[in-house]
Amino acid sequence: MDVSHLLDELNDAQRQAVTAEDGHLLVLAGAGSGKTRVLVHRIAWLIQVHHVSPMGVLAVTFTNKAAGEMRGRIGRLLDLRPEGLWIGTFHGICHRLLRMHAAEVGLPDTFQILDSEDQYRLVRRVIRDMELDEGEHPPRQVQGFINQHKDEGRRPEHIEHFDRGFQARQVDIYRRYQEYCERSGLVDFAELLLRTVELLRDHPERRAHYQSRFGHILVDEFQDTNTLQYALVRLLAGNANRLLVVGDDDQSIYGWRGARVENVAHFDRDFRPEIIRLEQNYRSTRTILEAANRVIDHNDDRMGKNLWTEGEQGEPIRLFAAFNAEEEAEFVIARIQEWIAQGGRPSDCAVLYRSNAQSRLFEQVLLREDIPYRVYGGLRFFERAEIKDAMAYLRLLHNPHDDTAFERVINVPARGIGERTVAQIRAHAGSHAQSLGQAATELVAQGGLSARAGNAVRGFLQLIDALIEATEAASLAEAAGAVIRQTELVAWYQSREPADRAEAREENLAELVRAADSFHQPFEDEQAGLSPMASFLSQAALEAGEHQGERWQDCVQLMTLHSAKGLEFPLVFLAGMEEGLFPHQRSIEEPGRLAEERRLCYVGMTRAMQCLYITHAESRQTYGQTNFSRPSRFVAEIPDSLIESIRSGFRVTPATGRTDSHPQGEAGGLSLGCGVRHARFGLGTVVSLEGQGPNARIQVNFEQAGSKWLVLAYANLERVG
DNA sequence: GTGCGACGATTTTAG
DNA sequence: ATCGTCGCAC
Repeated sequence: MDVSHLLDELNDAQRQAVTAEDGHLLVLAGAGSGKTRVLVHRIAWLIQVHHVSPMGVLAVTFTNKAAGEMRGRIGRLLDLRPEGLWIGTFHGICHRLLRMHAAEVGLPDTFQILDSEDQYRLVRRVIRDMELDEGEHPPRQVQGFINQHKDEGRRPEHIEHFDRGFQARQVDIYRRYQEYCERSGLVDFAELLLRTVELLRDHPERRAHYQSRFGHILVDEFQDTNTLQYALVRLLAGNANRLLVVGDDDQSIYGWRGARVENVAHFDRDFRPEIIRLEQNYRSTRTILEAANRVIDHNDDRMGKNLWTEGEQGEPIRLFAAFNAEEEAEFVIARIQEWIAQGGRPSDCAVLYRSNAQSRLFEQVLLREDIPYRVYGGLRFFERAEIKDAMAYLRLLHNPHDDTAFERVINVPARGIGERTVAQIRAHAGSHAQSLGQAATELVAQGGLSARAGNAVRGFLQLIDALIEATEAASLAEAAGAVIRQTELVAWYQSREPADRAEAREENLAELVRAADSFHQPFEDEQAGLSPMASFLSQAALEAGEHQGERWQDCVQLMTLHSAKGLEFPLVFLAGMEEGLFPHQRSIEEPGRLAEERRLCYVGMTRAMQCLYITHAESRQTYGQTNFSRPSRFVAEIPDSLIESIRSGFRVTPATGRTDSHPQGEAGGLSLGCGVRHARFGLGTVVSLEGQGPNARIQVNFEQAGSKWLVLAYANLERVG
């Protein structure tokens, strides 16, 4: 067979990775160096040249999008849909394994997946049940505690605690939460991984089976793996099979959610792979690449890698110092308008920022200028309240003992069932080892509730019964439609929300019916004996639905730097490049976190193909307060020769952030972080600046006297250090 | 049991 | 500023 098409378009390093014969491989793939291409061609090579059965190949990614893209590209390359090939996210693959082996790890066949919000509500429920103080144990924080430990593979009994108070209680909550999940057959995201690790760890015959089945395992974005994910990879990797992991330590930006870059080094230590570096970049101009390289060069402990390109020098990086955040937004949108006027597409433009709150000003200007845009992030389809409400009803139809769903909708729409009544039902369920549904039925039958509450609860139970009956033989879409109609959810939103909000919810519910209608049960789910409804519910949790049916074909793209990873755009704006914002204030103190911010900057810069603008504002409103800040240190890390400064009106700003560029007279040359001396309070540090001219005030944290607000004009501060 | 106003926190986020 | 949760008044 002619397989030249698998190698023709590859460079030497890529080809080396695709055709490697023996042993494990570690591919260090720089930004834009064609790593997906390597993965895809490698799989095709294995199948077509080595005649590896697709059943023997496992490819793991982090996002459904990446998995989908890989599957599509392999299909096109092989010109067929490779049956039996396992491509999926860590969670998707674990879900599949658990469905097949539920009994062996003590899960019911009907186990349900908890998404983050479900988990949050459940944690809060447990804390309340334990009558603990939610101030001392904020549900969010406890949820983080549980997930962190699970991500490290720790069950409650593995956690050391050093007191009989707070720490012991945290572990207690985790234990109670887990007991609840076990009883109700609920599995959170981390649990999907942990259970699978335990399945493979504790069942040698299962381990042996999958080790021999998957002769080839490929892992994408390896620098983002956490402890549990690496453990899973190691368990699946027997002696006979071959691992190919692709990663870039310079693009590790998820340390804060448990990712361990060290896994790349551990992999090297544990598997002694051949190391291949992909350093030729096919995306950006020489200027952009050089600038990004110089910035990331300020980090220590890199595995070492230097991206190069055969591409053009390109245009200089444009730096714009805006007077305030509004002017920054005006500037960015004006450049986008120019781009469009010259025939460019809006979708080629991306505005990247550090935190979501920054999107607002850009949206305002885009809206005013009537330019289509799309903001990434925010709630995804299956995370929206109305969708979760409707889905909770579907869950109840599927399994009337689903307590999480029961609690969510027993009083949605409001039907006069309050916290007291629910508590009674909960108590009854607890003492009779029943589900909430059973307990409610019994209480109503026994007249165990007040007349009013009893009637209300009866009404709810009758609604569920009626829905079950009405949807017995119905399709998914019909069931969803029946739920939306009979629960009168739309009227409920209309009665308590502004018309536009309610309308949006109504549209989303209609979209849910369409989503249910076009849902095709995956073949594996059918094989595993899942009902279409069970598949649909799992999929909704696992793939929260990256913007179901939204038209974003030709829109300006607004997103955080984190969500930009993996994407590329001809025209990129890095906005809000200010100390305190980026690097974020909370990351500045710790060297490790600062290095991660720098990698984030590197990720942002390397998104740009042709044109990169960097903008910062001298003042902006944060939490309703005006703050002044200096340009990000990362700007100063770019060589001057690659930068062209843009003048704003009559003001000329320095080429880089090295020089303080505050409006001199007004802030008196003082900026955040400056050391100052006050005649009475002594030495201190400027922590905040507010207002202008004679009204300008300054907040100083004095070493002795503590934090003070001073009117700049009278404070008579002397700058020191 | 429901609904409004006060109060406090507020980086990044896929599955 | 803005959003979500809590407490108190109907």
